[in-house]
Order: sequence, then C-alpha cells, then structure tokens
Amino acid sequence: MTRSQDHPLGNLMRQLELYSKLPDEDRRLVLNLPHRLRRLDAGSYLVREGDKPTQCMVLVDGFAFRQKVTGDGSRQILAVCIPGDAVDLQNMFLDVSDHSVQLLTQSHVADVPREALQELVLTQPAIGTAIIQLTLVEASILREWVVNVGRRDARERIAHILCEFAVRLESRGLAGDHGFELPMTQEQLADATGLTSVHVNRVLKGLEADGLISRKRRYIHYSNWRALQDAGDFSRRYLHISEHDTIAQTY
Amino acid sequence: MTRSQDHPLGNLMRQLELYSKLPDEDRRLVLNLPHRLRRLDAGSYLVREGDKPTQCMVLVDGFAFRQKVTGDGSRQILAVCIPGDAVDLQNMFLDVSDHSVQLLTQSHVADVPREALQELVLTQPAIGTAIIQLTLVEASILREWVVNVGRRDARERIAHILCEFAVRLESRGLAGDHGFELPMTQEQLADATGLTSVHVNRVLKGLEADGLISRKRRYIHYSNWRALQDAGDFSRRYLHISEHDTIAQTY
DNA sequence: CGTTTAATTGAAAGCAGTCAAACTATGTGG
DNA sequence: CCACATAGTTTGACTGCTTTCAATTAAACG
Repeated sequence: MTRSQDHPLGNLMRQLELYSKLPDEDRRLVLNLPHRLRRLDAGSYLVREGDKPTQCMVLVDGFAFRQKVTGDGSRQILAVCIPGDAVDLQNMFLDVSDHSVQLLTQSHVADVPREALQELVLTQPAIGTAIIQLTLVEASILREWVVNVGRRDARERIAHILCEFAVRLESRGLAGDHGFELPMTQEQLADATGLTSVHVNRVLKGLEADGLISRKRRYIHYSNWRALQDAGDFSRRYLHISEHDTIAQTY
Repeated sequence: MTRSQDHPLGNLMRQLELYSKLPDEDRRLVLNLPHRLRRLDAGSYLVREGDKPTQCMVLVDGFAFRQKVTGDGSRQILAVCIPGDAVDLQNMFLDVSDHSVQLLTQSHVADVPREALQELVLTQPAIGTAIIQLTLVEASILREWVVNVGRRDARERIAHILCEFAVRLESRGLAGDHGFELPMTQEQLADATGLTSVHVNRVLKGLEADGLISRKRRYIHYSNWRALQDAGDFSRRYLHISEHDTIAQTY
C-alpha cells in the first residue's frame, strides 16, 4: 500500500524522504495525490516562460532541463531535472513561470493539480518541510552554478558539472560503477556551462587525454574520481546529500 | 499594534506582504517573533559556509551579500540582500549552510530563533505561503544571474544588474528619482557579475560615455531607463514584483 | 542507404583578464 | 590643519582563453 516501487509518484516519494522520513499517514497522502500520467517526447515543453500553470508536474522517469533564452537568442540551461523531481514547485506558489522546462528524453510525466499539492504542503508539516527542503537544495545548486559559470574556467566547469551529475545520479541509483549515461548533447552541456559546443568538445577531449574520464558515446566513465573532483573544484556539500544516501560512492 | 513602521521586523513584514496580504492574526504573530537586535560593522559575517546556524537573521537595515569562494581563492557573489530580507531562510530548513553571508554596510540585524520561525511557517498557511514565495523569488533571481554570467557580455551584465538593483530598491522605496546609491564597490560588482574590477570600471565608463548612466561616487543615475534596460536585456518578470508595487517607476 | 543530427577539428579574431602604475578619496594621528 | 596611510578608482599595454567561422567526420534514424 505504501510501497513506492512501481507507483508513478514513487520516485517523488523517495526524494521527499531524502532529508527526513515521513509519517506513514503523510506517505499515503502523497501517493494518493490525484494525478494524470502522460508520455511525452524529447523536446516537449512542460512549462513555458510566461505560463500560468495550474498543474505541478512530476518527472516519473526521464530527464528534463530548465532554460531561459536571452534577447539575442542564446540559451542558458539553469538546471537538469532527474526522475522524481517535481518540475514546478516554483509555479505551485508563484503565478507566472519565469523560465521554461523542456524534456531531454522521452519521459513519463505526472500532472498533479496545483491546489492538491499546495494543500498538503501547507497542512502537513512533515510534507511542507520536505518540499521546502527540496526547494532550498535546488536553490543551493543554482548558487553553485552561478559560481561555476562566473568564476571557473572551461575545464573546471565541465569537470564540475560531470561530478555533480555523478553524485546526483548515484544518489538515486541511476549511475553505474564509476560512470553514468550523460543525458545531454555537447551543445546542451555548453548551454549549461556558459560555453560553446565547440569548446565543450575540446575540453572533453582534453579531460579524456589527461586520463580523467573516458567516453563511449554519451557514457562518461571516471576511473579517478578524486582527480576529477579536483579538476572541477568540486565539493558535494552544496548538494546536501549525505554520504550514506549515495549508493556505491567510492573514493 | 500591527504597525510595522518602526518595528525591527517591520521591513520583513512588508516584504512578506508583497505577494499577498496576511491576516491580522498572522501579522501579529510575525511581529511578536522573539528576536535579538544587533548592530554590526560592514564586513561582518552573518553566516559562514559550513555553519550549523540556530538563528534566522533578518536584515533590519543595511545591505549584505551572499558569497562563495572557489578553491583558487576567487570569489563569486550570489545575491545582494536589502533591508527586510531574511538572510537565511536556507538555514531554517537545512542544517549546514552552503555559502557565506557578509555585510556590505554597517547594519542592524535581528536574530530570530530558527524554531520559532519554522513553527510559524509550518502552522500558519498564509505565513508559510509568504515565506515560500520569498524563497522562490530568490531562486528566480538566481536563475537570472546564471543567465547573466553565462550568456551575456560584460556590458550587458553590468547594465542588467544595475536595472535589477533599480527595480528592487524602488520597490522598497529605497531609490531616488531615476537613480540610487549602489551599496558596493566595483570589485564587488565584478564578483557579482563574473568579471574583474578593471573591466567593470571600463564598462561603467563606457555606459557613462554612451549617456546611459551618470555617476557621482557610488550614486548611479539613469536618465534613459528604457535604453538601460535594452542594454542589459532586462525584463522585470523574474523579480515577480508587479508594477504597482514599485514606487515612482516611470518609463 | 540517404538524411539529419551530433561530434570533431583547424585557423583566425576578439573580449576580457593580467600586470603594473597613477590617481583620488577618505580617514587618522600628530 | 597637514602628513601620511589606506582603500578604491582609473588607465595603458600585453596576453590568452574562448568564440567564431567553416569544413569534415561520425552516428542515429526512418
């Protein structure tokens, strides 16, 4: 009944419990949230800047990213959403979306009515705490991204974002042993790091040449995790994921 | 009783009501929050990265900034806090601070016990909504900052951040007519925009030479608001401040 | 298989950084 | 009130990391 293995909102549930366990009652309330399940293709927009959304979407599986486009048409990716992420906590309490969300891969998305989730957050303290914590961790990641694009050179930026993916994916059991499938193109990686795709390519080759990573298509393998972290000035503190939450994290 | 004019938490109160009015009962609860008032010098740290804070600090007056330092010692400023800002909503629900907060000017700071504010947020829906909205707007500003350092050139970055200050300060009645006192040095401006102080200086002179701004010490005057916005690719949407909230905003 | 998208590589140009020094304001102590 | 110290601003010359532009190769897909 409270099993979250195959339930569409199971991944969301697991994420909510990352920072503190929920009472059984609350878990039931979350899993019983009304929702509509959809399957959408890569590239689909979940939210567009300027929208007034009425649903809070949850990524059941698949990947997505937040983005904004500048006046001259260049794009900045602001965050990568992984399975279980609630895509618009933002829009649950603000009326107009300030950025767009687009699918990186074909995905299953659950639409939860804004008011239903809002009510849980405001009336169930444990759920409210969990949702606020998720929001704050997302803000923390944003701060680190500002540092990344503002104060690190290209090589550090790429190494850093690879480390971030590694830890986040491992913490959800979505990574392999010392490696993971990068769910984005080099151009998207460029838009996430404030670089050009050409330069991202050169940097990736450089990291590979220096033996920090090896690649097979989009799969990134890091044999020397410590060295990769050093190259990216990476410390996992800002992710607020304790060591124990990470599966098979080795040093 | 519910007057917030001279109360230390008055500015916080006004900010909480930016997005929706609070019931009188809730306003009373906020103003009655236990707190200790301190006066601190410019440069004082309110929070240090790695701290486990027990207080939530509110800037009664004065300015502060969030920052992180990279491994090689360079600094990135992540946000500028203005009077009324709750400085560590982050730390209210997360146990370890992921960044530091430092005062820009001599300021009065109110320390509110973490638990007292937490309880209000979790038990009073209107207060919870208001606090969550503030958190989300801060995240929205962070997203815009990622765009700023990631995808705009130096001139656009500086023009953009000047526009942001203008709107935020005007919305609190802290700006003059088409101008405001910039509470930071060019070096700090550089650390906020991912540039060097040398280049910030050149850009400022450039904006001045082009007639977009004029400066008298730290005071920034913009005679052509529209042109400054264009130069900075600025749109106020991400601030989630409605036009009406801004005092004397003219075009 | 042909077509499209993504990855790769090379050469040249440019924006911003680095280094260094001069200048200005502000503040302090004698 | 002046001499000096300190912090911040301004300016110039040079360097270099990244971008831009353009073309080629490789992979994915119907």
